[in-house]
Amino acid sequence: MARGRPRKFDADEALNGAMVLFWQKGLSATSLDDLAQAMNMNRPSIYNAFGNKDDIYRQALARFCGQLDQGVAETLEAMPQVRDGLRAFFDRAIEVYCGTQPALGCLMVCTAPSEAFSHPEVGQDLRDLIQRLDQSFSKRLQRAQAEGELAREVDAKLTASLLQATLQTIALRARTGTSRQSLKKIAGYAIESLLR
Amino acid sequence: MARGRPRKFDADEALNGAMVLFWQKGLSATSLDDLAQAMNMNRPSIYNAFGNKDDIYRQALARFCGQLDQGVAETLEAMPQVRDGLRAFFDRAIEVYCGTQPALGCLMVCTAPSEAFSHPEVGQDLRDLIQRLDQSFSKRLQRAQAEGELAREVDAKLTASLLQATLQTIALRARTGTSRQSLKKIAGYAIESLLR
DNA sequence: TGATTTATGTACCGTATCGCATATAATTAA
DNA sequence: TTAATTATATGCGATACGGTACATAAATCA
Repeated sequence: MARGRPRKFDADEALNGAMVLFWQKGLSATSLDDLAQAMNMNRPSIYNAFGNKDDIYRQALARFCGQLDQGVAETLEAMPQVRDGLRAFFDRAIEVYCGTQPALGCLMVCTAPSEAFSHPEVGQDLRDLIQRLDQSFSKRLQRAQAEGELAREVDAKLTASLLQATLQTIALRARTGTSRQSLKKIAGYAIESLLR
Repeated sequence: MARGRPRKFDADEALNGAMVLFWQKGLSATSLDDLAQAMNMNRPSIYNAFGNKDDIYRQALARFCGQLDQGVAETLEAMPQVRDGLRAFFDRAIEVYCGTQPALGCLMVCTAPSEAFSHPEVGQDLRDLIQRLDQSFSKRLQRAQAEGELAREVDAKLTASLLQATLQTIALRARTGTSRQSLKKIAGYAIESLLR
């Protein structure tokens, strides 16, 4: 098996290169030449393996979201106490959002909205991610209520939306150069005041 | 006075047309031909009156921010009770963010971040707006505390950041088609739980 | 070994892009 | 009426763009 000439590139590595480039410049401002360089492939090979530019962008989005889901599972859902889980989740997000020079924030929050008008599928991807994150937060808050860790008066769904709002403002602020320390303060105060 | 051939276009109207177009498609995805049509001008006249594409975009941003500042002054700062002022402010923002079909959200939040990497001046514009809005919220909260309308335990600066987070999530969600009603619930719950 | 399959790399096509050069039109000052 | 000024309008020129055709290379199967 594995007929034909073997691939020169590593698909996972190439997609990661594309993701980083889109993370910096967004979809429209990124050219196929840029991509070819970042993915270490020629344009025809890219087209053959990943489809056109829009396709690659959405695969990069999916990759990014996958890492985010992993973060949710390993912090928010894994830790026994809600507040600890939330703090760990935000800490990890801040580390990703501020991990490059300059800081890039969140690929989804910072680049997808501007494409949503011209590329409805991207808008749908964004909508799906927001809903999924709302769900993750909400489920975790409900569990905390069931375990007696969180007051029943807290509206789980709306609080979930505001926790996501906190994540989004952290993404946007990170992209404008706000320090990790300031961002952690915001996250900490959100947990403190929203989970009362 | 007023020598030379008179202008055919209305500068304010033209800039407004440019703003709407950028609001839809962002900076990179908008061409000068698109702009010429939306502004009802030919490219050389645009160039003569407003400069290059980046210049026009930043002027459109400034125009949008001006309207936002006006909203702050007429709601948040004008109304005697903080909570009423905040509610009115969010209501007005929601009306703007959802006022078109499809809804476009906020020009700054939804299109500027993706350009910030390649256009540092745009990143600076975004940073400035965020800081100014933090300030506006914070000042208003402090005034409410001085007037005995808001508990002293509330951290004005951090609460201001979370109110802005609420505004930003409303902008993003509006752009993905979330209803006015849902957005108003989020705004209402933010006021209720953050101003406790 | 020869046929088949899959990927690579060069080179190209048609189009869209930004910015400007040049000519023309419309107004005021002298 | 003439010169000066300012804007418009046509159109060009060089480049960049996305996407693909075509020939070549490298592997497996028979």
